Amino acid sequence: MRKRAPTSQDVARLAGVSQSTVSYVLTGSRPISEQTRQRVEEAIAQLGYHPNSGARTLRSRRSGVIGLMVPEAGAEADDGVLMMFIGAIAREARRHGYDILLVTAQEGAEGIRRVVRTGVCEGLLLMELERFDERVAPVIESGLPFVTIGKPEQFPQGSVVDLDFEMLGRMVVDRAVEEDCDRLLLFGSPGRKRSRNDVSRLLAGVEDSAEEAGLEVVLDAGAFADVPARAARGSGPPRRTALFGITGVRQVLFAMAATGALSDDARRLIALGGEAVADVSPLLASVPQIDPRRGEISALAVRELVRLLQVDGAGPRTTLVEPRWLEG
Amino acid sequence: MRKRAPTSQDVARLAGVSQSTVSYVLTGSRPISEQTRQRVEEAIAQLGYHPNSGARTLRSRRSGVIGLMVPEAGAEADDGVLMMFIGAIAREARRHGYDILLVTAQEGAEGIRRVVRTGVCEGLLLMELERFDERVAPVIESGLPFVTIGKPEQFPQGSVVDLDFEMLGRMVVDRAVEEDCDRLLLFGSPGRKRSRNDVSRLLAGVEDSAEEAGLEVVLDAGAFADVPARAARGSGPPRRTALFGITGVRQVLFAMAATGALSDDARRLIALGGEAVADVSPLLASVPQIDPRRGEISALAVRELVRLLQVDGAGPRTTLVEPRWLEG
DNA sequence: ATGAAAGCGCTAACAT
DNA sequence: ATGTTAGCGCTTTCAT
Repeated sequence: MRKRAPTSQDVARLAGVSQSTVSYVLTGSRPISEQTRQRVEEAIAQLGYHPNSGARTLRSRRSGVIGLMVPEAGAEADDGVLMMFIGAIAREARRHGYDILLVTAQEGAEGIRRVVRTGVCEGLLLMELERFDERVAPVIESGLPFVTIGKPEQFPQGSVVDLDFEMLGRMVVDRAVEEDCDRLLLFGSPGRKRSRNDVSRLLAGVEDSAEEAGLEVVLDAGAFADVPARAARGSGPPRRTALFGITGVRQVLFAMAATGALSDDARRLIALGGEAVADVSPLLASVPQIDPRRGEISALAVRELVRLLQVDGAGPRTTLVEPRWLEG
Repeated sequence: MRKRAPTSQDVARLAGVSQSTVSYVLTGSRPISEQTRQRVEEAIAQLGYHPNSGARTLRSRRSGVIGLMVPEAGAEADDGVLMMFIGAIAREARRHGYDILLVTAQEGAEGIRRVVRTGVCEGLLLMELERFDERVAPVIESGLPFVTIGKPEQFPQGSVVDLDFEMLGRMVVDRAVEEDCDRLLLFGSPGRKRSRNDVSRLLAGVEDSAEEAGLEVVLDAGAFADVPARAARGSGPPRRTALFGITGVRQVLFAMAATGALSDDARRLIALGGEAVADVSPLLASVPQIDPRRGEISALAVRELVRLLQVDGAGPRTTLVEPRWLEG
């Protein structure tokens, strides 16, 4: 049996006040005497009252809902990371009184237009934007506050929160040099993914400082099977090679293990990602890893959107989160 | 500049009809002449009109939103699977005109009560319920239609869609026997996870038919490192051992590769899960795998909820999806 | 086949 | 410090 949810009217009656007083207690937009507030709050608790979302939205134009544009879960295998972002975002949003509505990438520009026009969303959180993305136009046109997680090159209308990938690139090169490597293999096919903004910034950082340091960089070191093969193939003297992977780290490790390459401790593997790697085998006990800082990035993005939503006249701004080493 | 979204009033004016006529065209709850419909639809297109969600919800009590209770992304590493479920659910929901609102497990029973009482959700989709879960009570109490993905033991008030884990257990045993194995190692710690309903049903199926077949079953074969060790340790004659993992398949493979156990083709690995395994190494070219059928399960769950929401007097029912082999 | 009008449950401006 | 009241933009009954 579905029973009618209590309304503010019911609360008012029970507390012996007017309906608007109940509303004022809830929104806090008017001073209320301690005594009245007490009675109202008791009535609210007693009835298990929650304000009707439709009515509140209709009247105040604030739905308490944030739209989260999620990428398709592809074969990319870094979906685990994605999930942790989403969880962290949902939690932080709740802490500020907002709910999260999913908008899949598949819905495209039309999906954005829909959630904007129907007024379900007060603001938007955009993940994994392409460098030139069809969904950006309707977002800007809508005038809704938005935050992109992942820095796109383009527009100044929205805020940005992201890991500082360019700094990350420099850090990786520095680390490789520190470890006396003269070559850096990148896997996860960054070369073919330059259209992804994070990848392109990472590469900028890598290429930039690698040139300075005289470090050889090999892009697209192969999904996994090539890595040991390529490394072994060369004829000259043995070289110290550093490996760095944005994604697909597990596969590479596995392939290396299967071919015995892992026992060659002349390598240094530097890993970034949600995939825990250090505990995968005793052979990898001291892999230096990058802290992906998903929690921080997600929380920052949400807080930034909340700021745009609530602070009057707040303008967009960019926040780059500094990567950190996680020593194994 | 945020401009006011057009209302049905605006559409009516432009089309030269009354406001209610616009509504009737949209809901289809009254016959409309072809001519009028045409004019209204033109006006709608011209203005880019979308009905205001708050107003519609307030009036009709139907928000067009389905609440999706997602589990916390834990260290379990099968978050990739989770993400694919979520994506598939969101897409199927959209196909039926519904949006998905996230409710994290962390919010617990209070979170359920909130989304129910505020009227944001018309129905609920519950994932990864514990066998006895505090969130079930408020769901039932709410009277909202709901579908659980993953079969809980308890209540008949909601529909259920899940993989038939009991049948899966029997299939795994049958397969092991077919492959001339006399021992079955389960990893992913199923013994410690009996509280998870899927796990307990799987074990029921396994134990049931293993006894019949005279197959030795080893639960909790260790997170990964133990597997080869245990297998090698025994003194008697060499035995053919089948391996089956619900989760954490990659780690096991990795450990096996690192210790050379993978080259022993006397083993048969049977894998279930979102983690693609067959392509991980040439050594595993013919691993028989279970099709997790995420797409089907998600879509079925959504369609079932839509049925409960839209078909008058529709009662809850249980749908178990038959597992399938995916031959490598 | 269409229009007029009531009202869903709130927020906020306008009273006192 | 509190009460009264006018809508927000729809859906739906009641009229014609």
